[in-house]
Formats: sequence, structure tokens, C-alpha cells
Amino acid sequence: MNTLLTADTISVAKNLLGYRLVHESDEGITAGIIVETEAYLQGDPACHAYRKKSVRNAPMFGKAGTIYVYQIYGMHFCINIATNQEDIGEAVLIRALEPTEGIDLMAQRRKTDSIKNLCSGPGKLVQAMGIHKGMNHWHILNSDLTIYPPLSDYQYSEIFTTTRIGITQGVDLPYRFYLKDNPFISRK
DNA sequence: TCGCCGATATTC
DNA sequence: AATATCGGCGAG
Repeated sequence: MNTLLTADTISVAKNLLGYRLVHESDEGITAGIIVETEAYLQGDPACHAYRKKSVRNAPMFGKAGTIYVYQIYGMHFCINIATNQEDIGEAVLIRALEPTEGIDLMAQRRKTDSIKNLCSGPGKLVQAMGIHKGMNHWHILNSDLTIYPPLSDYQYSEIFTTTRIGITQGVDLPYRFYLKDNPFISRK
């Protein structure tokens, strides 16, 4: 578990696929399998930590496993997990989950009955899981929000690699990873 | 089903 | 002025 997060960011982004993200909230437990991630690296113009450390991107410079929650477009939130060594501003964006537990609660939070629409996007999964800004700077291995290795009987297909979604810089970098044929990713 | 567009706050 | 998004809308 330790080396999972301290490895280079590309490896972490790939290795997190299949892991389970679990949130034990006051409203109940929700959980899902990570099926889509993106890597954001040093020297990458799309990375929030590209220029310098700031109040917003500070969690990216935390030790591996530090949670980075930020607001986007004024109305949505996304969650990242910091990677690499402390003071290196890199992270993995969680983009989609395959819902496994607390689906009723997720549906209630998301105001939809479509399972495929619960966690198929970075803003969606944050809402469905009850992830909030207060988790910023927490650590993923020491929080109500945590990760567990894939269940022994969970078989997933190979990892596909593409360019990232929704960015206007670093558009050619192959830093998006998802499980082939998984119906819960953010886009085809 | 696809593509366009507005919402809305924080950062640059 | 730009943004690591989403849901609603209208056209096909």
C-alpha cells in the first residue's frame, strides 16, 4: 500500500485502477471501483502546480496520499490524490467509479436513478460519494474517505491510455487511463 | 444521440 | 479572462 502512492505519478494513475474508494459518511457508506484516472505532472502545463505553489494547489505538494479537492467552473468539485515525494506538485485525478455500495444514497445525492450517471465524471463522483472541500489536505489512508486494494475476485480488463479530457494545454500528453470496456467511465 | 450553451466562483 | 464540469435544450 505504501509504494502504491509513492511511485511515479503515471504508475500510480494506472495502479489505482481497480482500487476501491470508500467513504463512511454520517449519511451512510458509499463505495466504488476506480475505473478512470488522469495524471498531472511537473513540467505539464495542464497541472495546477505547473507554475508555483499556492493556497489552492498546496495539497499537490503534500506527501503521497494527500487529498486535493478543488472547485471548478464555480459549481463542481474534483478530487485528486497527491503522488511522489513531498514538495513535488504532482497528483492523480479520479475521473470515474463503478458504484458498488450505497447506490441508493448516491442516487439521492445525484438526483438521478441511472446507475451509469452516478459516478461517470470527476464532478459526479464527488457529489455521489459525498466528498467535500473539508477533506482538502486530509490523507487518503487516514480519513473517512479511503482506498482499499481490489477484491480478490475482481477481474478487470487491460488498461487503455488516451489524452486527457477537458483541458486546453498539454492536450497531446497520454495521461488518461481507464479500464477497457468498462461502462462507467466518463466518455467512450 | 450529438453538440451547443449557461451557470457560477476562484484563480491568473 | 480562463477554467482538470455538468445538465438542459433543440436539431437531426
